[in-house]
Amino acid sequence: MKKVTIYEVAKEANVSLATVSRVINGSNVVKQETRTRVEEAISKLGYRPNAIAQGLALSRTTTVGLILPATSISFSGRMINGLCDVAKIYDYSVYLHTITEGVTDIKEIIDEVIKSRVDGVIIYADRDLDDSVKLLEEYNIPIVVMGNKISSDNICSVYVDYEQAVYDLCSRYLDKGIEDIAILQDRRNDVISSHIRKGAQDAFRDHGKNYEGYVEVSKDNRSTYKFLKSYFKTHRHQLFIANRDSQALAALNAATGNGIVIPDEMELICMNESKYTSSVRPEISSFSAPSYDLGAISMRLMTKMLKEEAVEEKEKCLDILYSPKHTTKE
Amino acid sequence: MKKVTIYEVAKEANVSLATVSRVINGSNVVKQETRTRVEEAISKLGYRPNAIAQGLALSRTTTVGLILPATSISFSGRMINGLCDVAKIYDYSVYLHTITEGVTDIKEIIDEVIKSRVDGVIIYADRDLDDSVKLLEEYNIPIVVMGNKISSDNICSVYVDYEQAVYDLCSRYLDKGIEDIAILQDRRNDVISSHIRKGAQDAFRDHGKNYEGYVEVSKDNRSTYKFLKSYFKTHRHQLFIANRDSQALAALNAATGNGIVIPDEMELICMNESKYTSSVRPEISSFSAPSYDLGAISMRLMTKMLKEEAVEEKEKCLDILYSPKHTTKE
DNA sequence: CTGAAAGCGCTAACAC
DNA sequence: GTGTTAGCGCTTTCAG
Repeated sequence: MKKVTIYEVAKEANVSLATVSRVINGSNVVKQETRTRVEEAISKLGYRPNAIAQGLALSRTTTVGLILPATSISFSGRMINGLCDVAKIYDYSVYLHTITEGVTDIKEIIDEVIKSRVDGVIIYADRDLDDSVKLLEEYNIPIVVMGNKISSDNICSVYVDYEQAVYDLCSRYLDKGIEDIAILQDRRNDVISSHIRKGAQDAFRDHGKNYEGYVEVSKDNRSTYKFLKSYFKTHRHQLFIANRDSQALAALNAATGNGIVIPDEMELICMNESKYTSSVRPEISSFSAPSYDLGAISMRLMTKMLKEEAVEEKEKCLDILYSPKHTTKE
Repeated sequence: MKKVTIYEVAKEANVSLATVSRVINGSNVVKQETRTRVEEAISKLGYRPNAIAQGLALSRTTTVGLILPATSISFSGRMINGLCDVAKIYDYSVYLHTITEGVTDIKEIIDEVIKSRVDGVIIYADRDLDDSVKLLEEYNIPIVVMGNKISSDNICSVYVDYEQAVYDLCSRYLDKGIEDIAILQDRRNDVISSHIRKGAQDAFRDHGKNYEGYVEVSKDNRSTYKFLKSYFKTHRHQLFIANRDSQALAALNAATGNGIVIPDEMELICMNESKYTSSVRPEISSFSAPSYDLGAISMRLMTKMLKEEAVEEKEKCLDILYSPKHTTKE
């Protein structure tokens, strides 16, 4: 099928191209009769407006750039779903850019994003992105940051308050007299990891104590499981908190493998529920964050910024829910 | 930062826009001295070519559309990584379109894809896509299908030969006299599911037998686990084959919950290894498909088609590897 | 080696 | 209501 242009449609319908343009853009000044004629010509010729030409003429592409760390894709599927579904509703397309550590430079990505003339950028912050965001901001383009709390003139953010969740959790345990609480670092997600740590620190501080239970995973450990397998040989805790499902699974296996009875001798909590946290035995007590909503709301926020509608809340916090399962007592 | 155009660069460098164009496109007819002057102007002004205008002028967007079933994203993360990494290397951008059952119509997606004037389309086939592909084909645009074997003038495909893998697997078991082999249907992936079934059927046929072990999951079952939990109350098998990791986990739990000892009373094999298949105890014997390569090779193939290079193999089959773990004997 | 000018397909004043 | 026309920012002949 040859690409048909607006001119050919105009000729076929015996009108000028302006009229065709009016029809495809839903202008209501066109006489019903001509409209019908044009619509017939369009479907007869199989005409599809060229979004590139439209983009050039309008200096608007109805396109947003989505920037994701490659490592995050495996656990952000639902988020992408939410984002795309909402994009679809508002007739936006999404450009996908992944950042692979070592392969892709964030600067290059931003370059691409600018060249592609997207109307806005949504970026998943698994680490400190202040510099990148600042770079983007210079181009005066709406930005939504997912996963961290940050805002300014052109920036909104949507995040999950892990810090508060952990604060509350630790407070509850401290109230019960349980003080040996370990938190496993998540190298894959600096931001969340440090929020979680902060929550614990604050809870301990408010109980007149100092928090010292942060477990750093040394960089040369290829697998968390291996690390924990030997860690649990020499360490015991009353409560062990992991961020991702796979880390919690690793903790469960490593602890059990070292003869630690869960939950009797050690309780285990995962900050991010997944189908896998409840596919193992014992099922892992977890917090569940609304991933789909994270994407959906981010995109919705973006559409608002693009339409210059008022955004009542520039830093949108999503609820996180705790579902005790079988790796905690009570 | 105001968007700077090629004109402003031209003025700054005291040349015509044609020369600027030549510089940014790496034409080698430009005198070194002028080139330097232009390059300085570019970096001084922070000029970034407008890909939209380029696209219009060239009728080429260096952009490909990626069409994915929403349900597949959670397990196709690595594939997306591979695809994006290769796209980056060849300077292509990728448009992401997800198909959400009930929400998005594939026809609409194709419409969008056509409007966006991508140079090519990569589509993940988790079900029969013949109609959609035919629709796309009419637009005379290169297509790469991932996950199914199909080709024609403008179509290449990259797939994993689950059929052969299961054929070999079943043959081995049949040779040992093990005939009660169940295969669990995967509603999420019709294509793979039917390939797997086909492989078993052929193996049985070649052993002079009829295959009847395909377990259909009725549509009203919200969770595979629930279904299997009651299934195993009345059914026993010597070997149980599941496609996705979560199905295998469900089978493991459901069987164990019903007192079936794995692997002694029933062996279990998963067709798609993941970190989760080896995060449970016992670790699940699995096949592993090269997901990253699936994406990478698909994109590589696309670049070849776009450059009209010869494609030696229009239907590229990827190897699948079997790693016995602890849910099988021997 | 460089510049002038036509066009890529469409939108949006501005006429009529 | 509809047509005419000037761009949107860039590439690419074609002259010089």
